[in-house]
Amino acid sequence: MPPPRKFVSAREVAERAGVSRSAVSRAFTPGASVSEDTRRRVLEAATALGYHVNHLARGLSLKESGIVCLVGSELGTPYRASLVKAMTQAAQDAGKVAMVINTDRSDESVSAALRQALHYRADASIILSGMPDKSITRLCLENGQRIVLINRDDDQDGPLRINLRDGEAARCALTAFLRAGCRRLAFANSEAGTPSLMARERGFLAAAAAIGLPVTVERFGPSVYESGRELARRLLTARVRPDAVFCATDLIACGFLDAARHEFGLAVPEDLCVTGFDDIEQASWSSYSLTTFAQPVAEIAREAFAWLRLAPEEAARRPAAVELEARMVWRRTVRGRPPAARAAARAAVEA
Amino acid sequence: MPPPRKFVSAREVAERAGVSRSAVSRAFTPGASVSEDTRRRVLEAATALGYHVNHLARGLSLKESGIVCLVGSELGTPYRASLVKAMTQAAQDAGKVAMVINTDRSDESVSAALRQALHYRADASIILSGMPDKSITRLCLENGQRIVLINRDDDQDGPLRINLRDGEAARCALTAFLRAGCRRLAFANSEAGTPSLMARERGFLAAAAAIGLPVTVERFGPSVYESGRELARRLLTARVRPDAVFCATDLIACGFLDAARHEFGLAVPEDLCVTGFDDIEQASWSSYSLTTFAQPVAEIAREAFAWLRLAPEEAARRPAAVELEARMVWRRTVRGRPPAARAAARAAVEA
DNA sequence: TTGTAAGCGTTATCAG
DNA sequence: CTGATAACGCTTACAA
Repeated sequence: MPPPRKFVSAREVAERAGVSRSAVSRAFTPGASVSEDTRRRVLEAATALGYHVNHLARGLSLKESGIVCLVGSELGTPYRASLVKAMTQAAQDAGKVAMVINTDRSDESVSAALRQALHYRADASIILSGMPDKSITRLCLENGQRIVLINRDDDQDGPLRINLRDGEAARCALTAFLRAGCRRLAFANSEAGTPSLMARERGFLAAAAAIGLPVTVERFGPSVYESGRELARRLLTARVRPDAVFCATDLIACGFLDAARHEFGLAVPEDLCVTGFDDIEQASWSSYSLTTFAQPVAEIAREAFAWLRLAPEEAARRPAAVELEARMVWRRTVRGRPPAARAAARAAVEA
Repeated sequence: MPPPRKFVSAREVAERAGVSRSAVSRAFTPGASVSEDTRRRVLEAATALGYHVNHLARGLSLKESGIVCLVGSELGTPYRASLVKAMTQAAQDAGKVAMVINTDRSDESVSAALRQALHYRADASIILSGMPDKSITRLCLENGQRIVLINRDDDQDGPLRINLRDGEAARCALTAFLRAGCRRLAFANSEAGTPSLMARERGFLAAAAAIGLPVTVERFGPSVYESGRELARRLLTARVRPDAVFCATDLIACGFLDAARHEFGLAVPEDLCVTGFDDIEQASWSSYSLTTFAQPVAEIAREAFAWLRLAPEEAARRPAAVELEARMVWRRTVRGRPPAARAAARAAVEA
């Protein structure tokens, strides 16, 4: 059953190069002291034999496996896929390699994934969705495994928490709606109830409440396109039809937009203003031209790996949470202009 | 620099459980002979201590690491992302774990990825894009690493090759166009020149040639949405405007559709019939309702892992290539009805 | 700079 | 069923 495999090992390389095993090891270790001559001889023998350092064995001696675990659900979804791509790329750039583990919505499956990370002695785990059990998190931490939580809004410390300022984005959306003359506000959310989704909802409600405006909130299904359509059906047949809706994600917004236009014959942004969140690629497609808030995916990946690169004590000394801005991307589903464009227009008039 | 990590090892578990190290090992080995009593004692001690079998070490003794490498480029793209998702899931279902490696378009980067797979003693590598160097492929094979090539259309054997019947799909598209009354055919392709893209193009041209119809082919840029828009601009301003275009991928088709409608004011399918390829999720969104051909992603993953599950000699005995059908998905960018619907309609009339 | 030897955590073999 | 012991392939003091 176990397939017969015969990898060439350092010993064979050593023999062929006429040196000792350690010399071979050193030849492949960046800062080691080897004479240029032996290094060359070793490298020659190695390529001739097709030798590749066994990272499994190396991870055994060293205390680093070079593996970073990416765990999350709905990895086929545009936003998640872009995150996976950015993370795997960042891992490679950091000289590591990413192991990706799919989870379903259950927190149990997240714990199972973390257990897998432990099995492979991953140097770190990056969690894109769900919440691991406290106990398994502690176990990882105790074993020297670093943990990064993306948009998880957790309060335990030890892990690095990277979050977006969802509330600020919500306020921003509200301002844009107001300036567009909208007053009948709605928030279209899924029933997933993840921290960031809820933060957006709360932020929007709070901002509206601050100026005494009510918000109709509707929640339905998972965070997918179809839910957006259904949410549109519910919201747009209500007795008082909203004239501005903040969709919790772009996927929802796309579905909402399609239903609003094709099923209700509404013109956006004339009859209705809409914003999304994430800035997935499709948001920029001309059928949508969705005004939305960008997940700073590259920046998230950069922050995560910058922290991972730090020595453990150093990392422990740093604040364990970083907050990033979700920049508003103005396109064409909200009437009016972005502040910058307004400033430019004003300048033009004055000139 | 190397972070101080102290994982609990089998020895500590053994001590606590009052058994030998080998007993611990056996307790975690499915078919091993251990008394129910010791197994329970071991398991208890293990959970109490937070012990997790070290798969790095296990991979060292066994000749299997349990790692499957997924290598490909543009992993954030809808089709690729769905493939990654399906593959990582299939890996987990098969009791393995997926390591994903990003490549750019260069074949050199694919070889580098394969080298990485070698480093980690991956049991198999699944290649989603690009072509590895023959020599590195041979090296992997010699080292007992199985290789699966997805839509790569290669002729070397050793790897399992999973391909779609692109030509058949192309013929299918042509038939649909013809039945819709279209005669001015075009093929919109990217400049990527990947095997499957070219196979679709060749297939379409061949089918058209067989009945004496010319096809305008235009190629531009990478296989992305924007390229589709540009291809539309080129094709739709031509002296004789096509009335049917086969886009090499759905992404291209979406761009093409958007430009055709929003920039040229064309009605689809009335003025123009369009088909895509892949059946990405967006193809089903109502702004597109794209008639297309589905990549049988789940089936591809299933085939890949079914083959990987086979013992090496068994796998060697099997045909090393499997061809899958890209089923046509009828939506609304081609006039007319699918064969099944026509048959049903005929039956209704007769009744 | 180089080689020798010990150790990393498993599993497989072989006695008992 | 159980326990010692020898690999597995690497890194890294330690000594030369």
